Amino acid sequence: MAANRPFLSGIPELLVLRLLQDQEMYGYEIVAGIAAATGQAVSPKEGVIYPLLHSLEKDGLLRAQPRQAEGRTRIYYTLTSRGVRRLFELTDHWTRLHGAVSRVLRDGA
Amino acid sequence: MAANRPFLSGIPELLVLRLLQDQEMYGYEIVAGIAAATGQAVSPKEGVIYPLLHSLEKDGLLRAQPRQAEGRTRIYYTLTSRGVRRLFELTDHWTRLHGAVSRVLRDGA
DNA sequence: ATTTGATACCTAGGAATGATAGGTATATAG
DNA sequence: CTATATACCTATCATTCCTAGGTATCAAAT
Repeated sequence: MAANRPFLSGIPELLVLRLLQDQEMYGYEIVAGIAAATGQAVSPKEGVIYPLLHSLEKDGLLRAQPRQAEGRTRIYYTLTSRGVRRLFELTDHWTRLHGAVSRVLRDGA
Repeated sequence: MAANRPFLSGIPELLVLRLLQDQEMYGYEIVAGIAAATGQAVSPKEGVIYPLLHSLEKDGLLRAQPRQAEGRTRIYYTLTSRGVRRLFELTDHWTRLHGAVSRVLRDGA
């Protein structure tokens, strides 16, 4: 159903969308970008990111543009408007989730 | 391996351990307790919690004590010392994860 | 020249987690 | 006496991610 995202595992998805909000990026760059941006706290490898990019593109959240750059064939991704909307939803979900969990950790039940 | 907990899906596990830090509880109570404590933001059902309790007990993180109370047969769970240690580890992991993700969401890469 | 390492893409297979959807039994309330 | 709440349980499935590869090109080092 893909509509159920009850506990937000989907941190790789969220971070991919967030990185692409600021600038177009290609897969290999995203892999390194997430690790760098999170100080290695989150570091999904290519085996996670590439399939994720494909599925996000299939769902119409990303647009893929193969291009030559620096003698390399790269596939640049950008957010579609649906991708932006999804980013907002996931960010919201993350905020509420993090608030609830952190409060329980601090104060108990 | 059970040692890999890269993105912390395991929020139900974390919350179960945290609730049991304050007081012994039984399964049915934990199900309701998590939903209440998180204001329904996280609400894993019995199909999640019971198998989780069994596996945590098997791993020596919880101790189970069947007992009669109010004309009911209940299985009360308490944290073992290993359970306490695990709670600290997961809490720490959660803190670092949440910090990294929130910062990226706010500031970008 | 050729081997190595970095870049850049990819997939297959499996483990772990949780969601769905049941089932059993007893006590209490209507 | 029947329905609801309590209290336990499991099987099956989908999703997500990890591991562990594989291919090809380019630059740098031997």
